Amino acid sequence: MPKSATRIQQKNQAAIMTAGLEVFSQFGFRGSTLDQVADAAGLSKPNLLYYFPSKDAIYTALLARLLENWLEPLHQMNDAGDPVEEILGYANRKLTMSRDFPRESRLFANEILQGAPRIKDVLAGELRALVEAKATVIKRWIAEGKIKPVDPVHLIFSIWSLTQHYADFDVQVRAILGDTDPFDTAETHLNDVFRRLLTP
Amino acid sequence: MPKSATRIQQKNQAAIMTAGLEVFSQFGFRGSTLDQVADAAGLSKPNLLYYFPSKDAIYTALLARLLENWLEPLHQMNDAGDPVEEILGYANRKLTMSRDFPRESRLFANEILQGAPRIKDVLAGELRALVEAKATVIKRWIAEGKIKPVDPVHLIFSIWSLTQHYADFDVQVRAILGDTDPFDTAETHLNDVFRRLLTP
Amino acid sequence: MPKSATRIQQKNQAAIMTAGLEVFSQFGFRGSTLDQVADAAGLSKPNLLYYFPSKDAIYTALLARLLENWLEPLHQMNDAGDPVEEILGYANRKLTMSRDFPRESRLFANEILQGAPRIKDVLAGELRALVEAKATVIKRWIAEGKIKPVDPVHLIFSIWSLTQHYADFDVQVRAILGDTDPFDTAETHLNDVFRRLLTP
Amino acid sequence: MPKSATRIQQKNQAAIMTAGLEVFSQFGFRGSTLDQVADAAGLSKPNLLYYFPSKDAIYTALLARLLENWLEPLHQMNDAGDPVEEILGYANRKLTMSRDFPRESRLFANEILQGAPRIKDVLAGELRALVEAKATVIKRWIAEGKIKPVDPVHLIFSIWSLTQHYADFDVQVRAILGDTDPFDTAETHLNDVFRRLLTP
DNA sequence: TATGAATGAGGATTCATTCAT
DNA sequence: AATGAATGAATCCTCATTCAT
Repeated sequence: MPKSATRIQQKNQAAIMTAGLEVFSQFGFRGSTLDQVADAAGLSKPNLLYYFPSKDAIYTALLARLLENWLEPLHQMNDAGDPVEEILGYANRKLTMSRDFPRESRLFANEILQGAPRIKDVLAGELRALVEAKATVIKRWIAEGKIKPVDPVHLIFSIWSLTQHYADFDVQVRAILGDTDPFDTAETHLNDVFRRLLTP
Repeated sequence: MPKSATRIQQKNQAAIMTAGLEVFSQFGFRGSTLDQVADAAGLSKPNLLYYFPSKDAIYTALLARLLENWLEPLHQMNDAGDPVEEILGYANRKLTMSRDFPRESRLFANEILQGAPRIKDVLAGELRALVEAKATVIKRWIAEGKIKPVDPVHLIFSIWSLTQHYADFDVQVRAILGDTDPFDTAETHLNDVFRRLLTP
Repeated sequence: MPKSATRIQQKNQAAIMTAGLEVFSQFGFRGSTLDQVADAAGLSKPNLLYYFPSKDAIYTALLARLLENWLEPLHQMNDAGDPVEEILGYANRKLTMSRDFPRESRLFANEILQGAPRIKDVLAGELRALVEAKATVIKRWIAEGKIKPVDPVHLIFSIWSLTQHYADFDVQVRAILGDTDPFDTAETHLNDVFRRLLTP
Repeated sequence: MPKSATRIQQKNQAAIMTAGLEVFSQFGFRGSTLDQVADAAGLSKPNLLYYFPSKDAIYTALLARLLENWLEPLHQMNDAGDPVEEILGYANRKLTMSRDFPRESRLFANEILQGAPRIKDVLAGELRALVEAKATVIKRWIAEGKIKPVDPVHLIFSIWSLTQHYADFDVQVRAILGDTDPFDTAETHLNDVFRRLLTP
């Protein structure tokens, strides 16, 4: 019954990915146990390892899936669009991701904090190339007087840090804000920041 | 000869703190082992535990020491100074800390990422109170027209995220920047960001 | 096939209980190691902990099982029976237990010697109540002239000490008696003791 | 200053013996730690080992001192005295020892429970010889009609178990008796037991 | 005589992974 | 596809003992 088997397979693999994300994003790779993941996935530990050959494989799969989507918002920044709006749009997409996918953000943060042992290549390769390409665009925008002078690479770092902060430091943000939802007010604030920084 | 005894004690305790900072800041509490800390401290594992009763005690001591200094730069923001310069000064102090004490920053980031199990109280207590106090000052500055309108709490979040990013995401930053030293250019960039955001 | 699984489980749990009894009754809780128990059970140490969550759990399970049976012989003393025979019967049942379950007796003795940290409640609760109930019966027997006057609680202590001695001090008893089986002659002796003490 | 040194030595050795008795009698040899003994003695652990070469040495010294006094009450049973009074006297001396030296009794009980690894020789040698000698005396008393027939060795066992019980099972005895002092009533009871057993 | 410092040999427990079914 | 059983390799921690002073 390959069809039904495949369906179960997909369901369980998805459950494992979700569980792994939940666990790994909080405790990091070494701080997480397969028991935690198995519990969260509602599977037995040996059954977990029927779908993924090892703890590492689950973690790596999560990282791979993450990277697929992680760069997408930056890719979408359109060379031909209105510069200020394009940059603001990127920042807003990143903020939305922090709101909707905070665990992915924390998984990424964890990996970077530990020295990015598994994704250094991606950072120095694909990511660096993408950033440099977009930096070139931004420089052109500056030269054309469409936005105020700004270090384009640090601008991108700023977008990352300002938006991801609301996912990665969520506990701290909420401890300080109390019941207020952080994202409601964050969006306005970040738009202020970038508009004043960039609008000529 | 208690003095010599104390000297050894101080030396070893300091070595353990340094080693613990190195290890815990990278791997987090659960991801670190006493073996790693002992190796880094140049001590045997039992000897380590002669100075600190447990792995947890080392980690907790590190967190405690960290928190002592962590809030200091914000405390230093002077109500009576020039608003823009005071806020910029705070941001610059934080950036300097990221440059000089990146491991402390990563230790803190690790703790927060894991849900801040040991310092939630400090966050919701001391830190929140301090932030609210400084937010009041900032609001007054805004009311007096000394700085442009801005959400004061999110302004503080922005200072944190923009500066700590250079410590916490150091690997990523360097992967993208290559040989350029991040902090040389970061300072100018951050001054641009905050000046444009705040200067009336 | 849950039945086969259960069979292995039961077999191993039983083996662990037997092994734990053997080891704990001789060395006490703190003096015993999981290695000893695992060896005696023919299991690896981690496999041991697959069936019981901790060393303490094994010990506690043994104590619990012991207490279930420990009071039974006293319960069986029948208010309506012949007083002398009832008391003698109780003593004989206790002596038989010392012969057939000496390790249980020593486990109990060990626990009491260490201050009964885990079963103080049972002693001061269930056991005390049972002793007091039976003491009331014995007092009635005395009042009715069925047995000679005797302190009923100390009588019960005497039955315990005289019989358990042959299990708890077995090594000493055998060192003195040489090849003679202690229990052969003990029974007669104890019957003499109690008959002369009680027969009006 | 040898004299003062000796004084300190004696004081500390005595303190260690007292502390060791306290600790070993409760937890047994393997269940006790040198830290516990050192704490109880008010000495540092290395200083402890200045006076006794090892943990074992302390325990062995305690056992040796114990054995010196342990057999004394039986030795005192006088062949030429009145049989019933002599045997009762012995029982009373043993009961007094249980009251005044319960820790010694428990130390002995612990050692026996563990199979008497260090004093098997004494049991099978000195003790056995003494018991046999006294058994011969008792047999003579029986033959002379001075006391009722009774198994002499088991009689001695009975004296041991009935009296030591109040030291070794102290916790249980007090749990059942509540506030009543066990020894007040025990003496009368034991006299009843032995008088009725022996008086012709 | 005394103690701070250090350590090797355990000892309880965890955990990723394998095996058998 | 699933799971109960089993294990070797850690991992935190304890403890008797030694060393240096």
